[in-house]
Amino acid sequence: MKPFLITTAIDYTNAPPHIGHAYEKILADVLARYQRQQGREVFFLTGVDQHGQKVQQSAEREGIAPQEFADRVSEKFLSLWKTLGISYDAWAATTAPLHKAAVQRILNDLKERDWLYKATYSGHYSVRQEQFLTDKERGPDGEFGPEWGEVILLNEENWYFRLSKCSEWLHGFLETRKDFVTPDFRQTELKNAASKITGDLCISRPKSRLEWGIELPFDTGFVTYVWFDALINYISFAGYGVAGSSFETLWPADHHVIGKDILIPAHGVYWPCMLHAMGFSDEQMPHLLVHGFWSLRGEKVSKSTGNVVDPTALAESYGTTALRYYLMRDAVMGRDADFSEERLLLRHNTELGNGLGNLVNRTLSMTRRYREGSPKSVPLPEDLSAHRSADVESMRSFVTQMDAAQIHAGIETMVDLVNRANALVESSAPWKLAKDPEQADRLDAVLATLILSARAAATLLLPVAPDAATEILRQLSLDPAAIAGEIVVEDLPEGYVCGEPIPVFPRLELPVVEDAAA
RNA sequence: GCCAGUAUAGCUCAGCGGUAGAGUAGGGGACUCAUAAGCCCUUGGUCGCAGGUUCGAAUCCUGCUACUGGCACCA
Repeated sequence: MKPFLITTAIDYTNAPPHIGHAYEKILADVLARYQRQQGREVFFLTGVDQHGQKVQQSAEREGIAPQEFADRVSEKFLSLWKTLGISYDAWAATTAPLHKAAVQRILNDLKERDWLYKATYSGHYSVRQEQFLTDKERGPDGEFGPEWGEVILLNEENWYFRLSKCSEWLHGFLETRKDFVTPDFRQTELKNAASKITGDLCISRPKSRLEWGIELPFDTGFVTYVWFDALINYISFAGYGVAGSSFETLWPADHHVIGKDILIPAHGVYWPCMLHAMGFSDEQMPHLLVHGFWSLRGEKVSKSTGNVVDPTALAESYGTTALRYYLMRDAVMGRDADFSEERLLLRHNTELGNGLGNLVNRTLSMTRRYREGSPKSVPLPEDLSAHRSADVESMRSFVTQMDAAQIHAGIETMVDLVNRANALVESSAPWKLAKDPEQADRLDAVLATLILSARAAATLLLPVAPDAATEILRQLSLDPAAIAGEIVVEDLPEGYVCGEPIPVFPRLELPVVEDAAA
């Protein structure tokens, strides 16, 4: 089987990361870890988009070089990914020489095959804002408002990509490849939108206006603009066009994980058309996994209202485990979700602490108390055999759900498994069995079954909360259960002795808010 | 203007033609291995509104409302 290639959007290095950035990377990370757990080779690519006007302007404001500014912001992303345990295999920074070379090779090739041309555009231009204006910027009276300053008519030469040449192909492709985009309603949206997109794509900026970009190899007065730089990271960092690289086995991407904001037109129209122009076949087109947005207490997250959630602060307050778990648990794949710290605590304290953590704790405690950590291997009574079969069913469901990128559903399966195990503790009441010598065998069987359920739960938690799940397995003195291929529950290994229980999910509370006015 | 999505218990959501469901929060109970966790029972909803199709609609159709998003326009 080909390696699993998963990418995220590359983040723009103009502003520090917010909760949405963190969500997307955790989402990709969970899928990557799951695939590794399945025994599949994984190439997980993420990175930063460092070029462009905003970076150039921000750097100028601070009186430093754009590279320095971009590096400084990139550092914040890198540090956050380290905190959150994002297990990427390659880092796509668009100022890397490898990437520049790939972009220029592709541009040269497309130009030679007449996919690019130069033309003059004429339009209203705001000198103050350094941008062309469209009808959108006109006020109700049809005039451009005072915020634009002096507006002049300007002619500007630029390079264009013959996007219109692809429209027929794209239409057919979207008809044929029904699963190009997940979730499916996004593909419907894309189809509707794509049919309306006409004209070609401007891919350059004159250096007079923007210097901070990749120079066009055939016209050095221009740099590449946005998409012909940023999108290409998906292939350049996978080794596209590099002799002896593993690109041919890696491509196509199993998931481009992106937010709903950049599906149309960038990833849904430009990107497949660019690949098509480069000569990629329909079978070599990637798959897009589109996630929703997080709002904050019902309000849209926006920098202007200042309600930006800082993921670094969250990770510090509540820990990586709780944050990763909550974000994956509470967002239904593809849909928007509402962020609140109360819900984060609720999910962590009830499902992880009271549910899984307590199961591990009470199981280990009883095993040590009644059997010195080593339950004997005995024939299984029917009810416990049925319990283990149910665990197998849960693990199978989990695999199906994770294969479909339904992480929230996979977590729910884990929670169900834990609840079933906690119910088994009550119904079998090991503390009563321990008092009755005739029930000795049954006690051994119950404890072993509970240990195996705890292992199964930790195994399912592993991609979502690797640190916590690893710690549980350490306490259980077991390796993760095998969930690739045919799934079975094996009995405890010969000479098994469990470890000591230590709470893995300490109860979290809202921090006491200091009254600033006091 | 066009095209979607969402609207079900306080909260998060499932159900998508056949007597309203889960988790969580609230109430009660029995237990004690455990992070005062867990388990059992329970309160709680004219399924956004109005019509229609049907023996029967949360579920299908039409209209409306609210919220969210996409496109028409980004050179």
